[in-house]
Amino acid sequence: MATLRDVARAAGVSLATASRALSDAPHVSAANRAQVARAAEQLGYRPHPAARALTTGSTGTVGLVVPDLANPFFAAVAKGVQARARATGREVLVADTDEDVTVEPDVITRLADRVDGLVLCSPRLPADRLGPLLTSTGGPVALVNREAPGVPSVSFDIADGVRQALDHLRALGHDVVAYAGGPRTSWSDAERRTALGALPAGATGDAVLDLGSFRPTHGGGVQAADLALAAGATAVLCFNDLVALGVLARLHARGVATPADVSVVGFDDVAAASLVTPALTTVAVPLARAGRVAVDLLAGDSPAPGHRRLPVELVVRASTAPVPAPTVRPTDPEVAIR
Amino acid sequence: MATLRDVARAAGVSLATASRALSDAPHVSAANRAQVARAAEQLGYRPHPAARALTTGSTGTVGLVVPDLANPFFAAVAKGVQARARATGREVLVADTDEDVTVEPDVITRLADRVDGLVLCSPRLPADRLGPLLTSTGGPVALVNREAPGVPSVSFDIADGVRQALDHLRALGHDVVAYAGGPRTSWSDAERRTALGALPAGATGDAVLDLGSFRPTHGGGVQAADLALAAGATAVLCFNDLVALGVLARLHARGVATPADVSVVGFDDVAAASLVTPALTTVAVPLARAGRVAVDLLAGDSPAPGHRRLPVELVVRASTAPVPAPTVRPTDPEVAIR
DNA sequence: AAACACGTTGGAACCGGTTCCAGGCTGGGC
DNA sequence: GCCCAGCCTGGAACCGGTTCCAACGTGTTT
Repeated sequence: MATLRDVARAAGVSLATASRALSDAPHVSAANRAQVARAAEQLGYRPHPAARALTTGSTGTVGLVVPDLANPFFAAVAKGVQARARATGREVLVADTDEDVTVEPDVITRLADRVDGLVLCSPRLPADRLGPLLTSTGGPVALVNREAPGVPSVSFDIADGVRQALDHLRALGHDVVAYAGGPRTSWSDAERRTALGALPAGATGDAVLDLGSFRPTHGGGVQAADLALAAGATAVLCFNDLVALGVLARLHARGVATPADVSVVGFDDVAAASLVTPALTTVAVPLARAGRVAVDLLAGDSPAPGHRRLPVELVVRASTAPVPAPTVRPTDPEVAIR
Repeated sequence: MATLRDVARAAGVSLATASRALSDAPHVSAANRAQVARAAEQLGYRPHPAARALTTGSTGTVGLVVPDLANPFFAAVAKGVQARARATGREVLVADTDEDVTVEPDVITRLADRVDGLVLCSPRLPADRLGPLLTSTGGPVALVNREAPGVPSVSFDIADGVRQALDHLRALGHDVVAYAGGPRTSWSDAERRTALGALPAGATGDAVLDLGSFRPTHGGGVQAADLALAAGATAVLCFNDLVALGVLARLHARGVATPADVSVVGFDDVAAASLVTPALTTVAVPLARAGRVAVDLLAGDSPAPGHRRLPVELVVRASTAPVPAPTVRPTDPEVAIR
């Protein structure tokens, strides 16, 4: 492997001059600059990243921590981070915590030493443990899908998404809307809940029905569907698309038609949402864009303490329909008991 | 940030001794070893990765190149790579080529300088360009889901998977099985095709019907479904699960019942395969395991030139059923024309 | 008692770049 | 024609570790 020393020798200049020439620094004659460039090209010279990192203090990499790479939500964010980093000449070091909160501190500190900045996607750590940890990393940090005092973040206008979804359902005549929530520790679930609480009650005066907290997976949706049916809801708003897919599957299994009998709304607009039948009505969230913005936030180009809230948009597909006429609906024993 | 020099000073020993003590090298007295350990602990010393990389020549990171992080196939492999790397104290640098063959060489060379080894997942580059590129990287390389002469790889026993799928379909009475293929440039598609060709023909003497090549996506499946219907196939074997999902959706849209009228078999057993309705019968492929094995291959612990072919297993779900009785089947005009 | 072997220690070179600083050169202004 | 400013240039220090090697001290062998 050719070193800068070799290039300098081949070009007949000193190490210092060769370095300056290749880094487009001033104080190098045009002749030498060309000579060095030619030598470097011919020798196939590529600077040694570790050596450069040692002197400059910057590694040219950004770190990304996600709870689960196989979750399409995080995969989409990762893709955005990756694209933006690459476009700006940086590499990305990725770490998957496997949804285990306890390894988060370890993963973060291990990464912190080797990167110029750290993107944390939906960290599960409680706020009081996250704060100190982040200041201890030393480098810039950006949060995705979560906000915390004093640390730059990019999140989504969840309240607006909830509002759009609810407006849509109410326009279809649904007064009894159920919410299938996510984990209590989730920042974005809390965001959804406060938005639901702040909204004006439905036409009949009923507020949104809280079904409780479910694991943010297909399995969680299956559980939620049973509860929603028992509660007699005609529409279910779900924490995310995975849950919505679970609800859809469970309703189908129990012989309840979607959207004829029950409407279902998801959140995130993951790729699978548009591929399933019936295609899912869901709140589209710009995941890849969030990843890109997060990388930009690390650079700290913006003078402000960097905080971005991205807009979301309800996309109406085939899983929502007008509320069924009460008379047509067969008596549900579970509801009758209630 | 505390350096080794600080630790040495605090422990009252030389730089060399401190280094040896912390790396568990011999020639350090027990007393000094303890002293250094205490000083390091107290100062919160963490070795500088770049400095260490510069002298040792090893970076403690592995690189991973995938065509698309958001594709569940690659996401699963990435998760495996990540897990194994972390477990062995290494980090992973990930790069997404966005399915663009032309950027592959650039991505690979950029990564090669910063890693101890490179895992290439389904590289799209033709063999004659891939070979020279890999030797030029200098470091160890492992291929996933592809084989190439002289380079370690981990692939799947695709031929066996195809055989299992076909056995299953033939046992159900399907003689006219169509194959919805993947890209012509895909190594694993070629593998499937040779397996199909080598297999004995069906009971009626018909070989498998080749529908052609499709993009390995939901959209590709939609196209394939129309062709399969036109050809009068009663079963479709798909390049992968995404294609199978597309086939399923298209059949449903055209009012063809699955599996009553047409059986569908996927490949890979991506997470979505078990969540969709009807749940997909598919050839399960150990993706995460492949990622883990690939990382092990890089270490070169194994004396052999490292080549692993992992077993696959057909998982039968709800998208396959016995061939419908010809008399019951409504006349299909498109088939009639044929 | 002298020579020797061995375990321990620290000084120093080294990895491959970046950058400070002093010195040499050229050109313009007086 | 001389002086000074300013651009180029290369030597050397430095980043933070690892490791070779010479020197040291102790305990053992002859």
